[in-house]
Amino acid sequence: MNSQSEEDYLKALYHLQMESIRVNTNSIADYLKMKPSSVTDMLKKLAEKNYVNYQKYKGTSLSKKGKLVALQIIRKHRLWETFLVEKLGFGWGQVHLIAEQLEHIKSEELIEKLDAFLGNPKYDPHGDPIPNEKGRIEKMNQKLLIELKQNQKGIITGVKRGTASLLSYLDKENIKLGDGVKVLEIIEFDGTFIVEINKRKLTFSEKICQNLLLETYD
Amino acid sequence: MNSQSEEDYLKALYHLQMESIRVNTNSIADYLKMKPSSVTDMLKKLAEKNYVNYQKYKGTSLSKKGKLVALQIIRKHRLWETFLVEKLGFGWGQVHLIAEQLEHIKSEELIEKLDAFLGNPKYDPHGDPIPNEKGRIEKMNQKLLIELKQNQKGIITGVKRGTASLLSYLDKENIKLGDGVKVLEIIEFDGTFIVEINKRKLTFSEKICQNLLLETYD
DNA sequence: CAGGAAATTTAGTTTAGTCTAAAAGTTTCA
DNA sequence: TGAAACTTTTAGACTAAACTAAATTTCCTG
Repeated sequence: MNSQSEEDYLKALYHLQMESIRVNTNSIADYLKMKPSSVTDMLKKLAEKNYVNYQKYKGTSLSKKGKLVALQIIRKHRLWETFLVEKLGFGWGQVHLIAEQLEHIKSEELIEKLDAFLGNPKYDPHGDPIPNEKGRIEKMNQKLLIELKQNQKGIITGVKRGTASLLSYLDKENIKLGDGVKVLEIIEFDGTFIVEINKRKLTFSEKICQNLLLETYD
Repeated sequence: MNSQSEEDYLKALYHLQMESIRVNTNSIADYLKMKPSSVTDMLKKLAEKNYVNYQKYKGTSLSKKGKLVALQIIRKHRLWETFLVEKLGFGWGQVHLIAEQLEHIKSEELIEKLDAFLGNPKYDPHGDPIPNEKGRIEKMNQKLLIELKQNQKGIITGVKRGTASLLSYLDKENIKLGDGVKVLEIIEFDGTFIVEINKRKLTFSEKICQNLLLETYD
């Protein structure tokens, strides 16, 4: 069993590895708001447990085993965020800190039951994909509404970062994650989209379309 | 903000205080599976923070402030247990260990939203009452056994007028006033109650249930 | 390519929460 | 009432995970 702290490091490593294969000690320290010397200590410990490939002064990368653990934490984080938004009605900005705590709860069974309860979602409310139990992330087929053409369809999976007000607008319009969208018409003049959602015809400004994330089928 | 460990001690104190006002160091150690010396250390710390009234060699009691914290943790524990059983479909035997972790998640708002999501339940799946945000447990009142539902609990306070023979039956069965009763099962067909009293499983006819008075929590 | 700047590691310290062993206080009962 | 038994506290040590300060390595630039 891994400590909360170990889990935080593995998750940080995973996120930072998106940027570059080998991750600097200092960037981990920045990310986790810790001192580089503390990071060095923990990296040695994680290397000991074969979670990372650590080489003095040369940076660190996740091992296969470490990556799996990281993905399982990310899975938990995203499932909990989905729960908080979809079931408890939290708004966006609020969920991260809470999910950061919930992701460390230890119980395989809990997370599988939660997943089922949420209807096995593929994306969290930020539109980030939710890894499966084996740590696999389904290839994303994610697009912005503005990228769609007339008659194309998609399922709302989220909104781009920093657009909390769009979320509350959608909420007010009674539009939820998972709702289907079909592009009926695109007004060339101002980029407005006429779409159908839940059998209702709606008009979305260009700005909305630039921030609304969909999963598409093509 | 209190540590997980501090919260565990306060909760233990609360439960042990049901038995006797001043709680022994050793009984806390037993309850938490720690050594008495560790308990002494923590009690001093909690006394420093005014959560407990600790007197060397004389036992410990919760202060008003400590009791409130304990009740808020118990509230969280019981709400999460309710969630696990009602929403995720766990059996009640399985939920305790998970709720023990979830009860330490820090977020007022989370717990209020969870409470609302569950429909503001008054009892958890074990029939234990859920304290409100202010730590109040609703005042107990009297009911007939027949008014109870499965898993609810009560304390025997008497029998209805004119049923002396019921009293002597109880006496013969070695059941006394003040004994706790828990409804295990209600047989729909004939209204028979299967109950647990003093760790014994007993069957009560509908007529007995119509005449046995209990003190309950709601 | 030398030397300073930046990054990283090492060494030693701190804190919270636990432990063991021993000392001190309390209770019990012959 | 006093000695044994039990309870509790004290003293000192350990571990995980952080820190600071100093030493070391690597990088970059003139």
